[in-house]
Amino acid sequence: MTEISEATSLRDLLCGSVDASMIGQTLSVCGWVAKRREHGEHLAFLDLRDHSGVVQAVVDGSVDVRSEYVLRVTGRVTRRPEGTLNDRLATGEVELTDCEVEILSAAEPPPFQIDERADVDEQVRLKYRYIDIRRDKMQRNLRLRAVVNSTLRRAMERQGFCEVETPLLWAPTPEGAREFVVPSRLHPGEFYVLPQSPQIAKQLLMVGGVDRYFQIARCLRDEDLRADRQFEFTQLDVEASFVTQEDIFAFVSEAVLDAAQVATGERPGPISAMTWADALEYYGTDKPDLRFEMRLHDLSSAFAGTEVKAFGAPCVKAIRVPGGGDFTRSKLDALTEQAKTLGARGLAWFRVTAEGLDSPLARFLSESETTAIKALDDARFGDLVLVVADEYVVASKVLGALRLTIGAPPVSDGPHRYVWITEFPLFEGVDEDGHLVSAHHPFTMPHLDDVDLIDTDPMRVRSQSYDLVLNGWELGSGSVRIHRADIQSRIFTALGISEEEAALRFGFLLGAFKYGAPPHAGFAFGIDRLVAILAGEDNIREVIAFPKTQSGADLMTSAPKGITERQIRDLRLTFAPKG
RNA sequence: GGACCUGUGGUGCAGCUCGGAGUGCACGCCGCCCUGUCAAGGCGGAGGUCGCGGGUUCAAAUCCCGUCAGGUCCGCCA
Repeated sequence: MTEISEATSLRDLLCGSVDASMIGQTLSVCGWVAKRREHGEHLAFLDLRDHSGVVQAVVDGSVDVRSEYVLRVTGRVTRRPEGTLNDRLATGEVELTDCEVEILSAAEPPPFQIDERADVDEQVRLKYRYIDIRRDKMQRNLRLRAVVNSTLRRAMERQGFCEVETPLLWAPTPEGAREFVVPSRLHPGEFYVLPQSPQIAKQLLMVGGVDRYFQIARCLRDEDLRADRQFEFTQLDVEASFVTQEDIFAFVSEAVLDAAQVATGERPGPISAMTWADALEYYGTDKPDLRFEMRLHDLSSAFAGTEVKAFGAPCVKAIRVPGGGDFTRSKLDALTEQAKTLGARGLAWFRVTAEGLDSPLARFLSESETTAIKALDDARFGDLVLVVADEYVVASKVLGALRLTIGAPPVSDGPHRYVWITEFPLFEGVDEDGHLVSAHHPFTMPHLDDVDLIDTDPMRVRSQSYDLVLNGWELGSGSVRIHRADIQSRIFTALGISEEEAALRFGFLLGAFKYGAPPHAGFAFGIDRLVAILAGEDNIREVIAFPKTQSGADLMTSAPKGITERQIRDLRLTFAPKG
């Protein structure tokens, strides 16, 4: 029984709370008409719904109400007659009788049926989101999200973290994601931007001595949308001083595991860690889905001196598909097509049969090569082996993608497998000017063993940055930050950022660091994604009250749309012609 | 910027390959009947610019081109 009173001036309790202990009492409930069943002029049943559930009201005589009318029903709680109990309904043992029905609000028929069983097009659901939210699933998802939020907040507070709000109107920092721009009325021609994350703000809070900061923070990025990406999303943003990576893992694990526990009723075990290099080696991705095996295997040495032209590449990798021997030719063709789309030159397949290897390439293989494929990952008859020969990264990523195509359960299925990915490379490549590009952001601390490689072999420099991955989704990332001016300036040099440019872009941060910056590190993860997976959804729109479509439109409000002449004048905006 | 999928009464679908009258199914809606239903049941009815524009054709929901909207993905997301 909840401690919170459900009673209001109009009702005594929620529809779903009516139970046999109240038999004999006269009570008022309020809600929407979920269903009306009339039996002539002498008897009618009304199912009254609120977010807690449904209760049946019995009306003697006909009643002039329709679906989705909002009612206040006052009636006596009665045990249902023998043989009419409904065990599919939480309140199915009882009903309200001798009902007085008060119409609080009439309603037109809704544009779609509010029924879990009805599969409604998302376009229609989004246009009438307020009706969609009446559905059980949306109620469950939004309430799950609320309880995850409060659990995260409690976990952080319990660990001594202080919640600080940071500005939504921030200064442009031309780095990383495209920013949403806000024109200034008082400073025409100048702009604020909406923060892609509170990254710099939270580092300044560390300089300010906050010591342990967190925020359930809205982040905004003007980049194309996806199933797991909206313009605006919510992160649990964390930063702490005088800590190492391990401290951050402990803090964040505690919060995430608490949230998982309230959502699923089970607390997952400690979150294991894997290096970025191992993730790429064994899973072909930096966000491995650990719910299933099908690991990548390196056959490069077995094919070192190969006569087969297709395998003449720096790296030969393979996966075993258990039972994949019955894949049709068109399925294999589709996989080959996918491999090529991803940048591979081709895809070789081998069916493992009692007679040997069944493949167009089988007869070209040497005996040792045949043996290597037949023995791959304890292959058995009926299995399939897929081989990609290419540069190391291409071969790994292509097989990693094929592994998911073939083996991945729906994102929301199965066990929840969390994993920390560590030791990401500090740089991810070079830009068109030949300057190195940060993999995370330019304030990421290099691995201390690798600092001397910055000038000699920068692509091998590991960073003290890390991701948290759940079932193949990147939940979030973080890093130990650079707090020493000498290391920061070496990084800027490597990135081709001059002192003047650094001062222009990050001046206030670098300035702050001159006044005593504690060693600090942090993390941020997407609450939308975490809640989606915990809710069993493969799309974060299902856990967001009012999401946008893939083109960034809000089908309910019709945003984005024009503004008034007055607003345009105040902001002194002019528009370039299209083209 | 690109690839693929979808668009048919209020809702969900079938019809599209192989062109022939807006044809069908389920739900909802409206009316009538019905005193124990619970996705109530029975009878009857209304409801359509086949997303939009153009083309081919004697004839287009159906074939072709373009376009808009929604979705999945690539690019993008330090």
